[in-house]
Amino acid sequence: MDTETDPPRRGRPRRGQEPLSRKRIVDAAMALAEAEGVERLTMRGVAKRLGVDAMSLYNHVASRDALLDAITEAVLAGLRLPAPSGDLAADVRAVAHAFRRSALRHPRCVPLVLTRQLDAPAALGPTEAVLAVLDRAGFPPERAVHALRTSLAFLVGSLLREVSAGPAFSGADVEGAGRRETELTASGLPHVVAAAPHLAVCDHDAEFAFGVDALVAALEAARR
Amino acid sequence: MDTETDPPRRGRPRRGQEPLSRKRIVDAAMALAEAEGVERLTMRGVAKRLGVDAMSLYNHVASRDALLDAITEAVLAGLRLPAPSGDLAADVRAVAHAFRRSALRHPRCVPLVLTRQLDAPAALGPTEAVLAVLDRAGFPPERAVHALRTSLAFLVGSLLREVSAGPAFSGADVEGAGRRETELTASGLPHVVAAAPHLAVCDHDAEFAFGVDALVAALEAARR
DNA sequence: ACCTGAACACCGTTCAAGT
DNA sequence: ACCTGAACACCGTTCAAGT
Repeated sequence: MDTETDPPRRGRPRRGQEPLSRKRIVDAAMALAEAEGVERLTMRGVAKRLGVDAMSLYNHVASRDALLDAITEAVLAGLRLPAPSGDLAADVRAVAHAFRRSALRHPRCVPLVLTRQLDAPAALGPTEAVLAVLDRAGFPPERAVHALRTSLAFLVGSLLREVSAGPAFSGADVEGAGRRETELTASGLPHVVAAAPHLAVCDHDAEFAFGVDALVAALEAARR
Repeated sequence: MDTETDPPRRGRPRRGQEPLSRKRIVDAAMALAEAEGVERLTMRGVAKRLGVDAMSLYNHVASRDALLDAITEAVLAGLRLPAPSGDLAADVRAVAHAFRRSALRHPRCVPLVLTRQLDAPAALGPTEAVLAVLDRAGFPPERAVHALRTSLAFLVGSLLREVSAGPAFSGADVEGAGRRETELTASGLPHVVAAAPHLAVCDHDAEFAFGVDALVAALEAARR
């Protein structure tokens, strides 16, 4: 009958849409994760975003788990680290802030990156960069690996807190902070009560800066 | 009809099994998580372990998410912290090791505890303990909160690495370490190659000890 | 009051069939 | 070669019904 009653339903790209590809799938998955959270990142959901049948995805990614790995890789690939200058403090700061900056570009994907094995080949670039900094600062290889892992632990813990704390805590949510402070005060625990106003809010920038200072001090001390 | 025949009403405990309760459910859930991992912790699975229908669980916990919260609480409740002695280094070490020890009692539940909001009321005990240590060491409340968060970030990152690294890396898995080392060497990244033998293995005890030393140094430096 | 069966609206994934 | 529909074996959760 008529030739255009339905949107073109076939293996052909609809409406000049480019064909399915691993990259398009990963991009859509990241967008979905960013919009709804990783726990709601579903094969069927990704497929719908691409206007495609869920099963079609399996031509390009092996499984949901492989897709999560691909996202991890993509996030890590966005990490650009400067060449070391030779000044330990400056270099550590630069690495830490670069790490945080690229993490916060995909906040809701961060738990994925931090929770999965960070030793995947994709993470070797950052590893090399940090080891280079530590080498320049005089760390022999074995101590450098220890220092690397301690630094990573701090960064992972910091970023995990920041991204999973949600938008409350940012200082903007005055009402939430107030409610929280009365909760803390109600606990009756003396030091918690005394620190309640500070515990009730969290300025992530300042918090990270404090932590990085501490990390620098620790590495300076561990250098010898 | 309506006699005093109301007494022990139950779903008829099979074979002297005690009746369902929130505690029994949480215990079974932790055991299941420990045996199969949190991602396979399923309402139906927990119910099966208890010889009960899945829907019965909802009489005692509101949802799967509430059950995960209950597990988090139970793990945190197992944390026993010593009273502060006044010596910052000794006290920080004591807290860190107590934290790790109780985490490793339920290794596969740890990601849960670390990933969920650590500010739940259940976490106030540990918070109080750390603040007490920092107060004794001379930190005014605001700085103490910064120091607390930095310490927590390090602990969270360290424990997350340890529990999700799996049993490989422990040094026992010589074959895995060998395979891993050749992988690292193949990367061609100069510092990674130079450090490959150390990157290929991870002695969690030694690693944690190094990190705690660094943390102590950082806190000593931040004290003034 | 507590437990259950059936049912709903989802999942990831396999497979044979289409083009 | 790539995409699809139907199907399988699961999920969490609701609800009305049993005791």
